[in-house]
Amino acid sequence: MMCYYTMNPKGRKSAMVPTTTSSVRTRFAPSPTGFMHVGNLRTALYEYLIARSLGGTFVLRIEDTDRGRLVDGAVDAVYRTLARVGLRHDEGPDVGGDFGPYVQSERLHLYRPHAEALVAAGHAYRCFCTKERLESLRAPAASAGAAEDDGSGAAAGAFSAGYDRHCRDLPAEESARRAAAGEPHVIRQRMPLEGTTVFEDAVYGRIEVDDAELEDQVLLKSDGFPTYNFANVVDDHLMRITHVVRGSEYLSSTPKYQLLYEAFGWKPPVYVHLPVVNGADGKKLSKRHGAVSFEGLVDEGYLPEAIVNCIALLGWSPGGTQEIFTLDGLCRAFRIDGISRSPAVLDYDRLRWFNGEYLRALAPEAFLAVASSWIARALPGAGAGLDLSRLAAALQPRVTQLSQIPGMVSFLKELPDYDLRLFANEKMKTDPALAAAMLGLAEKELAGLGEWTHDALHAALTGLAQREGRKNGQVMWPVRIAVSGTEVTPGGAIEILAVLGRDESLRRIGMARRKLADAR
RNA sequence: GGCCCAUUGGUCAAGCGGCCAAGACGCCGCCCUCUCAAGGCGGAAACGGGAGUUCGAUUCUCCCAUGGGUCACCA
Repeated sequence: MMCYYTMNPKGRKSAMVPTTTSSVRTRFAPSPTGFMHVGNLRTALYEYLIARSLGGTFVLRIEDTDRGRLVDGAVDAVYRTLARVGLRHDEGPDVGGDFGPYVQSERLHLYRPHAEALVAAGHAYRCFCTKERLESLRAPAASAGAAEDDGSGAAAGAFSAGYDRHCRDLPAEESARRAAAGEPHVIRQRMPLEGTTVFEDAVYGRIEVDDAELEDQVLLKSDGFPTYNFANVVDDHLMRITHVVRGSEYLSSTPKYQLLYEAFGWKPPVYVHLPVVNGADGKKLSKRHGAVSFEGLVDEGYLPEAIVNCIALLGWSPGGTQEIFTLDGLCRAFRIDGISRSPAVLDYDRLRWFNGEYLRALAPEAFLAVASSWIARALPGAGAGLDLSRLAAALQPRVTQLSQIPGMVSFLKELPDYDLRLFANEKMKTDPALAAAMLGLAEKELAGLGEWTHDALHAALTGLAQREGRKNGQVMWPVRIAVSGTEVTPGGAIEILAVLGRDESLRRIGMARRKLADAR
């Protein structure tokens, strides 16, 4: 298999990106601790796109090593979301594959031997420190910053340097003896005390850190479960992952990964760190910015396709001016060097625009299918006798978020108690007096109408305007107000008459006439 | 606080030493029009600051400022 390297052009100090076309493997490795955040979804999307754009394989792995944070149903949400947006994984817990199992809790037997191998090689050691002792190490800093909540700037107080490497130099025999005696312990990585560790990121370029900065991190917890950092390295290697794609919050722990790969003598993967997605205030995207889970967004009336399109362009650019991309289109256009390094903000206005584009691109039947449940919310009882497809047609070009629908159609169910001043409109050149006159004529005209169809209604009303020497608007406006009681409606007078049907339309026009007459 | 990263219009962003600094969302105006949308046309709106390097910096280097990330037996 051929493997060549490209110098990426963004001035990123020679990020080496292997571009083999046959062996690329990426994985999405969520931990089932809740709903699927759009940030995670975007990570999954990029992992998928990198694999697909390079002819590679996309793997799903569940990282459930924190048994304290497991949330029921979280794994299902992952499956549902991936399926709903079309990110099909080639290997995973549900579809199998040659490198399983794909759930970390089923791989427990793998981690201890790897950790012990590191101990034997001197790259790791057993630590028998109690939780209490570790906490006491942190105590001074903790008390200083304890009162601080999330916002309002940096917590006062210094941060401790972390673990003091108390057990780092325990004699090997003592360590082995205490472990054999069943004394609880963790296994820690033995970091170099001096020197620098360097790694290459495909997005951020070359990054260098002092080894002295690195803590002797825990690899294997006392409960026998691996930590995320350790399991990740072991599994990524065993699963032949070539591109480790994840949020940039992992950038600062990547040197530890690098050292782990080196300790094992394994070839490090290509690191692809992604800029984070923030809310409008530049802070981490959270509920107070609006829905942030994929399913929450769907519940608010956004189409999965629109969500994917929108977030694909958050932190990545195809370079050209195209905005609308299908998943396949993204696979074709995606390039790692189009990923940017600065954080992006999810703009709901923009999401809404994408959504409108997708909504309008839908076939009329497809739009009716997605809109009907929203219509039903405002018009229970299937909108009794209303022409739903006609209504949907009026809605389609006007809706950018499905949740807008109930508010737009509620007047159909019940005529609002409107103000007669609505009949006055300067631009339409109408006022209550003219409206009363036109409504009288329109009522007669419509009552005698043979067929209650869009075309017939249109012919009748425009004919009326012509005969009376009026502008169309001088007839249409009063009629529309009369049958809707609403200043702004989806569709004009004709559409609403058609949707409402003859009886209800005439009833409403009659009511308007009486209202107008009473007011005189 | 240490370390790491970032900084082009309000937002997403192109830009790879020489441009009157693309495009999109949003906003404003006009057209179309039976309201509102959709559509068409047009407009306002940006290189955080300071030193260098260079004939020439949005682009390269350094410093500062600001923002973010990270310092767990969480991922």
